[in-house]
Amino acid sequence: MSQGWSVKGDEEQQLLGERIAERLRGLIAQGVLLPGEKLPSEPELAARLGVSRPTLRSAVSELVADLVLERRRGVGTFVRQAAPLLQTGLERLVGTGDTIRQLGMKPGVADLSVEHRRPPEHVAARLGLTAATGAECVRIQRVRTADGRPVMSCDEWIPERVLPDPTHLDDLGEHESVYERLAEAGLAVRLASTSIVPCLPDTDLRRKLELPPQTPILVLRQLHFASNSADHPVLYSENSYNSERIELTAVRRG
Amino acid sequence: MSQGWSVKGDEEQQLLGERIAERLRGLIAQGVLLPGEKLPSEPELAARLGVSRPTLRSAVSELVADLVLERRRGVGTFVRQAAPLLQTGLERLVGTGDTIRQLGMKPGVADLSVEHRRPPEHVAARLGLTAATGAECVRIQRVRTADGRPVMSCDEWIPERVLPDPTHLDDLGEHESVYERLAEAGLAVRLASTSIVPCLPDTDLRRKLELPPQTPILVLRQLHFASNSADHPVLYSENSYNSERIELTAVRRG
DNA sequence: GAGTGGTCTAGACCACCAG
DNA sequence: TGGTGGTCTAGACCACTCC
Repeated sequence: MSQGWSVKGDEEQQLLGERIAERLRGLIAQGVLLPGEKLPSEPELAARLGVSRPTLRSAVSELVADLVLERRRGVGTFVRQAAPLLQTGLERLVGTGDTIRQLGMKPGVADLSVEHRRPPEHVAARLGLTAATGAECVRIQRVRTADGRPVMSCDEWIPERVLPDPTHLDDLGEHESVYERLAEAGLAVRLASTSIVPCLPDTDLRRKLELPPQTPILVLRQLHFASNSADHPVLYSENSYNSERIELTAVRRG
Repeated sequence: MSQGWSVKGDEEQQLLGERIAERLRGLIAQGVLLPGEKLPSEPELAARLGVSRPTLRSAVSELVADLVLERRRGVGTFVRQAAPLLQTGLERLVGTGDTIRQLGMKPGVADLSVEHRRPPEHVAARLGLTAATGAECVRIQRVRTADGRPVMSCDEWIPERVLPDPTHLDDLGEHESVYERLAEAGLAVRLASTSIVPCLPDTDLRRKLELPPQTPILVLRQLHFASNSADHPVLYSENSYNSERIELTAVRRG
């Protein structure tokens, strides 16, 4: 360990604690910090990195949650022996394209369609839409591929009333992220309430996902909320995963 | 809103922020704070509850994550219109009995069996067991019921070498929690790495869970780590859920 | 401009672990 | 006994929202 760890004053976009966490990840990846090695004490490390102890602790907590570091009370903080590879974590909300990229594959899209229509009742109910408030939605359907092979089928509904203008998504490109387009409209998605159900696909879906017969899949039903959208959800999606090609994982804490 | 909100000095077990969160939940449940109502500002609320602002913020953040409260920068913090009922959240690791109790049902157990044997290869691999280090495990199988009806089938493996003595779990009672027994042995489970896969049950499992034919289920494969067990997992479990009776949910953050 | 949540700091006190 | 992580406090400054 040497000097020059300071990280403040770089990009002012991210939270300071997250930038510190990235810096520590980098030190481990580069071999500056070796597996099993003990880190300096928290006050000392905070001073070296030029941040306060609470900020350093938030960074360390993130790495502990990701199984990269390990804390032992009264002893110290250590680099874990086998730092695990990150998987498709359910606890983090990321765009599908980024998810596929994280797995080291190249994302693509097939069968994109954008239309305007009223959603079926179970979708309208979740979105809180009634005929009085206007139930018209933008519906986006597409199949996502990884390295050219289909991995999931997406069915997304966005109420027109949350958009700055109803045509905001009509020109969505094949490689564009709905999340990014919503963010441009001031509707950055921050939270999704998700329910996970197993399902036997119908023949149409089986063809789209190239599934053999009698293969159950996972369906994620997600209700998305933006940071400034009060109680109104901005997006409902049903994503059907080919679970032979993408594994869903979660880290649970007690 | 009135005085008498102070909560400090009660049980010193939980984190202060969590006790504050519980108190706020209570105020909402009792109707002291109504849906849509604006809370006092953070500095004022912190003063009323007798805690610092960072502590109050940790409590509020927990309720925001649970969709109970909602923050609007520059405006205030509000009680959400439809405070959702809590479901089986994937992000939190809780014992099965507690999960069923949270859903308002009465937990029970059927077909309990405890045996000692070597695990199949895929289990041994996940637990990091080799013949050299000793692969012998305690295996616990049982069907969990809610209000008398089967909701999940559990298959749990604990390496004998992590237990204080190999017979530590042999007398597990029908209504006992494996987590609690491990905690008694100084192996409190803090973290589980989980993978979620859909599955078509075989006839035996279908009978146990009272499932109709052609009904896919969810299987959670979980590798559990204790707080002080360094890199060694202490428990591997495969839980098969009757997803018509228990819904798996998760809150994802961006 | 007044009030709000968002962030970060500095420092205190404690419980735990090792020598 | 000394060093470590675990927790909580007090207060600062900022960006945002609304009047």
